[in-house]
Amino acid sequence: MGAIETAIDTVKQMIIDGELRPGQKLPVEKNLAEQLGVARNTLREAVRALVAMRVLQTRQGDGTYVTSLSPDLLLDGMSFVADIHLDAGAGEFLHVRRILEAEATALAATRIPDADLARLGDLLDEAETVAACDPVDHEKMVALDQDFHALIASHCGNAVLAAVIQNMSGRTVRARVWRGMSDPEAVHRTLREHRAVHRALLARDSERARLHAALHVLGVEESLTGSRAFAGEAAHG
Amino acid sequence: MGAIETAIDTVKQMIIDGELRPGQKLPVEKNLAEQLGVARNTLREAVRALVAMRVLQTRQGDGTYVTSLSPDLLLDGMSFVADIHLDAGAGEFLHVRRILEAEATALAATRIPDADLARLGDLLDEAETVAACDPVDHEKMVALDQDFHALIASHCGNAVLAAVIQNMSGRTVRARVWRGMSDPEAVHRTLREHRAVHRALLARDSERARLHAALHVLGVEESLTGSRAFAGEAAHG
DNA sequence: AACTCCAATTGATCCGATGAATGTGATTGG
DNA sequence: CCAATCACATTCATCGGATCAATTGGAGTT
Repeated sequence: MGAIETAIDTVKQMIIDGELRPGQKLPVEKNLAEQLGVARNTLREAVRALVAMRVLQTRQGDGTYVTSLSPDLLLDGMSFVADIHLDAGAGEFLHVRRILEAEATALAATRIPDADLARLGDLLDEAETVAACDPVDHEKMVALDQDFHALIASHCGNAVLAAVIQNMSGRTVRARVWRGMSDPEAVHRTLREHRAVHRALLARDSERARLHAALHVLGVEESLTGSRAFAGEAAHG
Repeated sequence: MGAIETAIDTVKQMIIDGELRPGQKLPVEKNLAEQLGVARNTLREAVRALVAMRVLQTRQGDGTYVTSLSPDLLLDGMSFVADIHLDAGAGEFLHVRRILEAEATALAATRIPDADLARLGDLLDEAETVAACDPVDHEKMVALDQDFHALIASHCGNAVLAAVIQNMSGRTVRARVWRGMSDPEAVHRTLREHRAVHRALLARDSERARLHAALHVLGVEESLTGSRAFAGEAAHG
């Protein structure tokens, strides 16, 4: 095994074993390189790899530190995975997101504070205002959509679940979904579904919330594959 | 923003934009560094970070290539996240795994080929043989357990779902769970649950498979939290 | 006590050189 | 002509040193 990989695994193992704790400062590059028996440049590449994984954090002039290692931090590389698979695998990502978001919404129904329920309502009001404009500000809609789902997920009581959901659909994927909604009716359908989820949360009804959340993501899935035909939209026409 | 982060994001964006495709060879370090306007060492640290994310792959004497970018490859850093959170967050990871594994098992019920159903049976037979030995070879049990779940997940028809499940519980977490099963009865209960999942798959019954899979993971969760704490206290005292 | 300024510390970046692994094409033997 | 072998060019891996930039902490001043 190469020297760099060895150095990476050594630091990883030190963290797993508890020798390095979150927030702790590492020795200076010169000493740590000597301790691991590699050149400073080699150590830097190992450190850089761990920084990319959000395991370490460097501050010029200060030192290198272990991050908080919180799941939401370490899992945020997943959004890049979702972004580069928006052609072939977007449907698969959305399927996973549907499963997880349904569960998270059900969990949040009994945990989200009243204040944040009100904030969800505000987000929806703002989204409807934006949707009424012509032309629609898609970037604003993407941001509001993301805030809505993130706020719910953050109150499911499971940080790992929230982090995975948050990163399951990257910005690029979400932006593409909204770009595809040039049809005003599709935008309004999405807003109706969000309202339905919100009402279920207000009623503290986990099962209703679960179903509406699942149905909402399913609608997104079907609008991506172009196979929505029988649902609510045909009834309107 | 630093030069290295700029280089990382540039390469990432080239992949998202399709300028760099899976399997494609990158220019030699010297040229690419010049093209991005950084020194070779700086570029190497950027490349090393992308290698750590499984986005690039380097072969000494040959060159640097874009990987297949398949979800199972890019998501395998998650196992490290699971490993370092086995103290505080193991329960949360298992909760997510329970949700996903239940769905994947239900999906696999109608998709897994007969040959692999037979192979699942072989795995269970072997596991029972190992469990009957004294002392039990825990490493062998961990490997068989992992094979069992991986084989099912691989036939759920969703590569992303399979990859997330596969990496949701890292080796360390799984090993710890099995180490905790010094009680022969816990081992036998796990094997019974595996058999139940297997029978449901044989019957091609998605709902039965879903329930048994969820129940199985739930059992692991409970053995880690409530019961295990009790048993551990008693054993220590 | 609070502020300013400077020097030490530390990571960031760059440069050049050598080692190691791979691919390629010429050479050689059949 | 074909196959095996070997030397060479290419390329990444690793190393040591040098300079730049940002932060920190203490000396000195008000």
